Amino acid sequence: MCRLHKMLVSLKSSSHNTKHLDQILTQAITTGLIQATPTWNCILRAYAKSPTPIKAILIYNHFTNSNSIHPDSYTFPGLLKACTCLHSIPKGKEVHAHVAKLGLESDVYVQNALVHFYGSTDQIYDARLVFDKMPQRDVASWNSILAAYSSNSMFEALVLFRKMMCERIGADVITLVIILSNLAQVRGGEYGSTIHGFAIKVGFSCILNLGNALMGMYVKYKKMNEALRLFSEMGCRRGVVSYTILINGYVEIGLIDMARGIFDRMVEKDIVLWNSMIRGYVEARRPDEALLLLKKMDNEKVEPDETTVVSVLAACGSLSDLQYGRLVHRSILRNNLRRDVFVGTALIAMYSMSGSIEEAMLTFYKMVDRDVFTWTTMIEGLAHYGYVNEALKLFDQMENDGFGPNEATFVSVLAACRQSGLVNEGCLLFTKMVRIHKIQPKIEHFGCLIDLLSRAGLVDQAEEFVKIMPPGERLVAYKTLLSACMNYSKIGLGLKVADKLYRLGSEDHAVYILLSNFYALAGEWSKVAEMRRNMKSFGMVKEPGISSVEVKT
DNA sequence: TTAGGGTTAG
Repeated sequence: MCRLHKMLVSLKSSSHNTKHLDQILTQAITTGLIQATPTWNCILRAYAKSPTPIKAILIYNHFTNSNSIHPDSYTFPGLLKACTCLHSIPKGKEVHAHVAKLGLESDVYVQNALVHFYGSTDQIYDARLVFDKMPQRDVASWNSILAAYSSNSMFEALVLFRKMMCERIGADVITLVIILSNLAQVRGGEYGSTIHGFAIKVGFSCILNLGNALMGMYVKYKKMNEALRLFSEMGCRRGVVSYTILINGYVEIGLIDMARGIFDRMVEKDIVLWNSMIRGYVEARRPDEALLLLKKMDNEKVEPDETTVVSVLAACGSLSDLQYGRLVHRSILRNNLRRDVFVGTALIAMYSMSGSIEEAMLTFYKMVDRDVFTWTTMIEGLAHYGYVNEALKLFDQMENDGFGPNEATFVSVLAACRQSGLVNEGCLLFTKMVRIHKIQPKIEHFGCLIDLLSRAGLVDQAEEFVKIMPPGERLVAYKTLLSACMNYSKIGLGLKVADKLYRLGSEDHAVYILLSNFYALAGEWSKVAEMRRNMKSFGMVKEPGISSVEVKT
């Protein structure tokens, strides 16, 4: 009994792996101590924070169904945390009903947890409803509702923050971290300086977490000088998180070697720092250096995690290195890494990019959890290999399985239609995207559709789509349309399009060559001469085309 | 007991 008590006490201070928690649970059941609600709460809370929060819910279900334990106000914060981690909206609502049944509406901890649950599952309206009905609120209540708004609507969050100041609630470090972490949604950056000033005034600026949040804010605004100044001011207080933020900032602005310099100076590197640097090389299109860094990581006996392998697989894909990719796949299985949605999707992308659509499909069908990214990656892979009908079938299956396609999914299927000249299917998909899925078409969607219609000779229909495009993005569309007018000898429309294209004032030599060729076809020789003069006056020289083939021996 | 914080896929 005493040993179990010690174990329960230790649960409060640190997070535990599932195996350790399972042992504690078994012991609590065999000793009968589980019947005591505080013991039960303690175990439930530990599971909620563990890698398997589902067990917290299973324990709750089991004991409440058997009516052997009576939950109290200490039960629900942990339970709601598990619902939040699992993004389980129905379970969270069921728990809310249980809270109401027990009459815990005035418990500030339980109500805060409900606000947090609704806010973290994108149910802002419900979060606000709970918040507004609370008889008492503390700073955590305000922070929870602030966090709910800040990830969606920073403007609303700033209104609330102002209200918090007016009502003299008193912001704490967490309040400022919440505001800072999403502030970059607001253009300008004036608020950032104000909050920085406020943090100095109230004496929070020496707190490491706040320093990091301020650095993160400056990095997001691409104010690297400010971030660097803060980093220097933090002196010995700065930690590995501060280094990671700085590295990410340099990666973001394309100074990868600068990032590497900082990375090499850091003595105590953790896995996130390694991952940031490896990702940086992938982003900088230097995948071979990402793989070299993985080797260095291995030499230094640092175990890669799921995030590492996702980046490494992206590097393999961009190098079309199927052998290395397969090696990474085997190491994922061997090292028992979680085969989650990220890892599975990265494997599909790697196999598709490296020439093995079969292994990509095998991975796709073996996956237990898939999301919109997984489906999109597989659809894109199939379309890329010319399996257009299979790609479109998979798109239907995706919708039937209840996954809402996004912008990228529509780019993939529209590109597939373009590739096979499927005019009706392409038009239907475009309409579906706008009318049913309420997705605002972007230049990529218009590009696919206009190309599809143009290649089929339906230039008048294509022109209708160009008309609804934003004026600043029409250059490529006019080029496509004019080429089609040439191919199908649609001189009348071609003259109109050529005039619009010319008025855009592009300095791209391809535009003037196209215009010159079209006017020659139309017999407008004075215009041909004008285009040639333009090309000369801009000093345009056609760059020789280069193509290469990689031969594997 | 509650809130926030550096890395990951199209």
